[in-house]
Amino acid sequence: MNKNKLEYRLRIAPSPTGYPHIGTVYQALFNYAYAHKNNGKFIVRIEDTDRTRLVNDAEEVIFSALDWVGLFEDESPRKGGEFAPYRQSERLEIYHKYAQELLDKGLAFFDYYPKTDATGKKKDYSAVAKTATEHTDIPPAPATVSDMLKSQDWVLRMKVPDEGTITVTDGIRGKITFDYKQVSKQILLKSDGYPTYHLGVVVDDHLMQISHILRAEEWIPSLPKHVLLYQYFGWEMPVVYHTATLRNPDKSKLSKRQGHTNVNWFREEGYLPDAILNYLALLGWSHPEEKEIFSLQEFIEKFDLNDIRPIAPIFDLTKLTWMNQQYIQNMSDEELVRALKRFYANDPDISHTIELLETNSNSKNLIWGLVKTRMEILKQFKQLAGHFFQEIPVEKSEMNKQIAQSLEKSLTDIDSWNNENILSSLKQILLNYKIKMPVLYTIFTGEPKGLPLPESLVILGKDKTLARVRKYL
RNA sequence: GCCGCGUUCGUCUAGUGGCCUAGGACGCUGGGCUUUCAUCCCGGAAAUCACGGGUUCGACUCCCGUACGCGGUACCA
Repeated sequence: MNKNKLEYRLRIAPSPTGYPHIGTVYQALFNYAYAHKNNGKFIVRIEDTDRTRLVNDAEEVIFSALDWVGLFEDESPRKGGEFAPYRQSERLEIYHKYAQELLDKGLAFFDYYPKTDATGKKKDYSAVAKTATEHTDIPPAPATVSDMLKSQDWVLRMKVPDEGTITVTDGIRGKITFDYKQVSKQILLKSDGYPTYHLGVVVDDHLMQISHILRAEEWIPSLPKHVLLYQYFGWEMPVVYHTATLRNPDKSKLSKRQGHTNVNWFREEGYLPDAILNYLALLGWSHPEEKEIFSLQEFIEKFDLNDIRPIAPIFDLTKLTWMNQQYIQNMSDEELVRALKRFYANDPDISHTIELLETNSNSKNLIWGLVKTRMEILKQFKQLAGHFFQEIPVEKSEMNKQIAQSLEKSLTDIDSWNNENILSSLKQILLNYKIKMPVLYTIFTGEPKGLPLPESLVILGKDKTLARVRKYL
């Protein structure tokens, strides 16, 4: 922990290389929760040092995903902060300075890595790093980092001891030992002058006074490099915790090919941010009282880094969907309406329907309760309530015509247009024609099932109901 | 290949040497409620705790090995 300020500072460090990944939200959740539990700071640093994989809108899209789920950061490129800039591409001089320090201390060395040889062909000098064998055609090495930057043919590598082992303690997994023979002399500064991830994280985590490093397990193999760098700089290393990565149903690392990894997909389907967070919290962690449904606030209170399990969980959409349904059911009518309006903001038909339902005296107190228990995701609202204010398909047949005639007669006779009266009318017709309820559902709504019919017809109103029936005549 | 991490019902998990003939949740399934579909309520099937050796009076829990899965082995993060 930061000695001077005793402040908990945790961060996520996404790369802007594509769409917002659910794994980023997963990491953000745990980092956010632990920071907030300890009145600390949650920081977002953008690691955009790979210029070839950079995607234009990706940074924006990451933040819009974080905003959507409600994990707001305290410091970031867009918010600024004491340790700005928070975008690695804007911190190049800093890395160059520390690279030079390593070089001065004799803990790093230049390696010849030209893109092409004299004939213009790509040359493979990859053996140089491992064996340090002399190549006769290698020009003299640059003297300083700024010299290196001029040529584009050199990289800076870190030195690694030839013999021995290094033991690191992971907060979740305990002691991990690595043999130096397995640790490569990692490139620190690429020939384009950008740092690799390894130089970048170490320098930035230290400078930004990160107190706990909580990241995915795919970083475990690079731990010894990072520890070495901390030692080289003479810095104290924060405690590290490696969480397990989310998996596909076949246990491979969660990927687009097999599951849904794009946060925007969940958003478009009508999953609720709170449900997603709740579900994610339960992957690798469990509530002390084995509760399944709890708020972000409760998670923050109960969560502890030491309770994270190292087992890589499979992302199970079925359970998320159940959880989403639970959240929808527990919403107040007002919350539901707000969520639906936001969700259907770009669909004028449904937006209009929602407004009508909200203001219609027949439906405003009735509809939301009916709809709540029948929706797993917001997207399903459309098929549930769509028929209220739009045309329904009419399938003409002799049978339907007869039923419609009886229906018209019986419904017209109802004086007081309410559930009980409508239901008894419908029941009578069910009996007379020896048919089941779904037949009537189809006649009235175009679907064989849906919201309770009597209530739906009350909402629709007597006139519109009869108009629908008459279409079959 | 080498190195590292992991292994409890199909899935998420509880379990830190005796409370475990392994508990909960999702899913599946039987039933109740019911005007359809849901919700809700009650019940059931489902893990020889990956396997094999130790240690111990006693092991899901500790140690070792094997198998399997995953990750790393990049001028990607």
